[in-house]
Amino acid sequence: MAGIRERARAEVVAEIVRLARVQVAESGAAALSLRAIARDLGMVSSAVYRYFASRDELLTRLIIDSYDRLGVAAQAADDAVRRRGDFAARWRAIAAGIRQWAVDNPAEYALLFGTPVPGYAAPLDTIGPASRYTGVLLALLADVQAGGRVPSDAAANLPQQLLVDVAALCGRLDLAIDDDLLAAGMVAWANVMGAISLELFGHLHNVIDTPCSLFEAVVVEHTGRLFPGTAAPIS
Amino acid sequence: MAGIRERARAEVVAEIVRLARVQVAESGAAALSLRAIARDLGMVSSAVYRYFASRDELLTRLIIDSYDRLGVAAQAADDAVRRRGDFAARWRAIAAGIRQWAVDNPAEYALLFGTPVPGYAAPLDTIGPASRYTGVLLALLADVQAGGRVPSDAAANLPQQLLVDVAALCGRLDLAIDDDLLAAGMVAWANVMGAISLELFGHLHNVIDTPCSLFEAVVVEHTGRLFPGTAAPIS
DNA sequence: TGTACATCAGTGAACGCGCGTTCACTGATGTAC
DNA sequence: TGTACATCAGTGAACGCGCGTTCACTGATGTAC
Repeated sequence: MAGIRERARAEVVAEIVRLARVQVAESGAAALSLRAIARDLGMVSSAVYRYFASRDELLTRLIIDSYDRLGVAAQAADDAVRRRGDFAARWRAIAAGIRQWAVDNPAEYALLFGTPVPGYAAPLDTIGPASRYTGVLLALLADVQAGGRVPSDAAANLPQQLLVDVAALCGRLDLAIDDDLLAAGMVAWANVMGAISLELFGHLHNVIDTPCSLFEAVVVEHTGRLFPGTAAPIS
Repeated sequence: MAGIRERARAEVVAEIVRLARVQVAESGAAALSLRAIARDLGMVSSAVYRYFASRDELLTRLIIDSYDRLGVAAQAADDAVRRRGDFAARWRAIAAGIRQWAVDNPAEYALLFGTPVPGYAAPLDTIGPASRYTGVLLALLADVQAGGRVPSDAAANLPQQLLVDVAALCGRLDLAIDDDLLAAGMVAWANVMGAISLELFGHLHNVIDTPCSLFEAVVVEHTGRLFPGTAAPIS
């Protein structure tokens, strides 16, 4: 029965994280306050230190959790596509899944992809979780590769240096993906994240009435490049 | 001689803004503090209120200034291209100019394009300056249009809704630019800003060794689309 | 099964800090006659 | 040209706030014999 105290502890930790996430959602990560959490929790402020050694440690936990949730959302979006061989559909689904998560959790998105929180340096623990959602995209590219893709002219116009960098990355992560495909995927990924950031950070206000249409344009644009032959316009 | 007091005043205002910008560069916008500025200025904290009614007013001023400086940088990059008819070159120059400004002034870039500062709502005064740098891009598109462009298939794959939104924007701003060209330009703009944000906010660390190569890939990608026939790969 | 001890969650007070903003004030600088 | 008055920059003290973090403590909960 060693578990009873442990379980209580886990519950409190979970509650702290939950309240912290609410606070981030309402006031932004910079305003995250251990004292406020203690108040919400009905505890005295120092009690929180039984569970987190510092504000930064809690912040790290939030970041890791958010990366995880984003990763789960991306994975779920991919998994929901029945025809696994329809790479274009999977690409669209993953991209849309990432955007939907961002729209549903704007403050968490900002925590991950917005201005770094002043005075906070992300520890190494965040690297693993951070690569979870990109892993979903890499898995897709690996499937494309394994499906015996026809080398296209995708890389024709890419800067030499990018191909060099991509080759290095390929080696580091031990990926079985052609350089040109990975490079094209990288550009696609960057563009997708960029469109989401513009939308969420308010830079499409008074510019585009339905921000998701810009997002779709970006996604479609890359569908043809990444999966030649399978591209089809979205309604 | 009504000017002597006014000039002194203008100088102090300029000094406050300068110190504020330094502070933003060093600690981020969220940490902007009137008291700290007063200290740097060798004044008592309340004295700053002779010049700015509140912290938010100073923040607004900083944002407006930064947008202005970005606009100037973009304009200068465009102006530096001798052959005005080489639209592709101008596009590359403007994009590179925006990125260079961002790289040189990361905190200011974050101020404009990062997470909105918590508790701060951008007043209407920022809308005008905000459109300055985009105006440079719009002017380029207008030149393309005036140059008698050949309607291309640029819009072939664009979502219907985006063309609708773009048409609305065209009407609002009274632009003489074809919908499909403007839409393609918008996507290009979004992608460029996205690539810059990813780079500056650290999401290319451990991914791409030379972030500017990804940026170049994005720029080149759109060169062909926006200016068919003139596209040429960058070294 | 019962007792002695160790663990640990939560308390309450305190330290030291910085912040935005207000307000009555002192002098110096300008302006009007 | 000289004087009376208005303007306004900067002072100093204060208000009220919230924050992260430490520390000695009290009890309740678990563990070992």
